[in-house]
Amino acid sequence: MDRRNEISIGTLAGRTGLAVSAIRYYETQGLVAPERNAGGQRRFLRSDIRRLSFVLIAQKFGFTLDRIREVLSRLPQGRTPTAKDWTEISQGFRAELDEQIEALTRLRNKLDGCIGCGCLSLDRCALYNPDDVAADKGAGPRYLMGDEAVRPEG
Amino acid sequence: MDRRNEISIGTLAGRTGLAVSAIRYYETQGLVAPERNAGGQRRFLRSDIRRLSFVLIAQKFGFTLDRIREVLSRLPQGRTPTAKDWTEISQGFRAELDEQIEALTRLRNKLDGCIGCGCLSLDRCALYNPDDVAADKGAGPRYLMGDEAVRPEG
DNA sequence: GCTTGAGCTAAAGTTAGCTTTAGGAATTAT
DNA sequence: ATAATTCCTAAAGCTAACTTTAGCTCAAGC
Repeated sequence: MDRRNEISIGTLAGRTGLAVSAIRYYETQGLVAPERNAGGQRRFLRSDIRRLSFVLIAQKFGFTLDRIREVLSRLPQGRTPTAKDWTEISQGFRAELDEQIEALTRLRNKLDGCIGCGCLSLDRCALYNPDDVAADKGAGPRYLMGDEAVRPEG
Repeated sequence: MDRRNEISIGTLAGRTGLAVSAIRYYETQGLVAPERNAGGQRRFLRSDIRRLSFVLIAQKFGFTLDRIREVLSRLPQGRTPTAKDWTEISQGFRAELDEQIEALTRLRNKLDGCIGCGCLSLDRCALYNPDDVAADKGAGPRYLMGDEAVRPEG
């Protein structure tokens, strides 16, 4: 039975739709910081429901857990976040989103040029000047095509 | 020394900017299918430069290697792809891209509603009716928030 | 008071997309 | 002919974001 302002990991899982294992993982990543009861079990605050919901949404938009942790760190420490706190955080969040959409759109427009000329000469139009949409996930250098690649090669 | 229409993996790597190991990996994923010379070394076609460039670009746009393999499978078998082949494939590609951008934009617009009301009541506005931007990468169910999560909990 | 369900930890497994390592073999350069 | 590159395979390692498993402990219900 969850008391006043404390809920168990199972209840939190039920409310957010997350798996219990995922919540534990989020704790290791610093996304939530539950206390423990006498028996060593985690006790979350009801406001953590909203906190984790925010995490889920941010993920839908493609943010990594690392970035989300940074964003959440802007929430006031020591007190339960208010609606206004969440509004402010969501706005900064939206700004980044806008950038992402714009970068993707710019890149798409460049691709149009390539499709138009039919040569797929991407060293000149699309990606030679990287217009980084999403930061590279894999490691290693990523540049595109040398001269010869440009010429149609029947 | 690369002959007429055959190039070594190192040359291909130099032309695409890919690591040799990445190209070998792409082969295991069915993205290129080089032949072998007498000594067992891979011999690629010059047209593979363009093929792999396409792969790199598609990745920039967020496509998985699996999807890219599907798209490439539409290229004619048995002959070297022409500029026209690449144009056609790029157009279908662009269509998917447009969808992605739109989905992301719709989702952003929904977020605006949440920011506006300040309550972050996402079960009603943003994500309760999933507007799937990018297919989930992790496994497991992902639905958002129950009733109580909606009410401000100062 | 005992059974059952929920929780706990630590470690290993999973997928994607590669890289790194280890130990050879083929090419190329001198 | 020999040294220096380049290439080969197979297997293990890496990051992100989790899940699964194993073995135990806590808490709740009857």
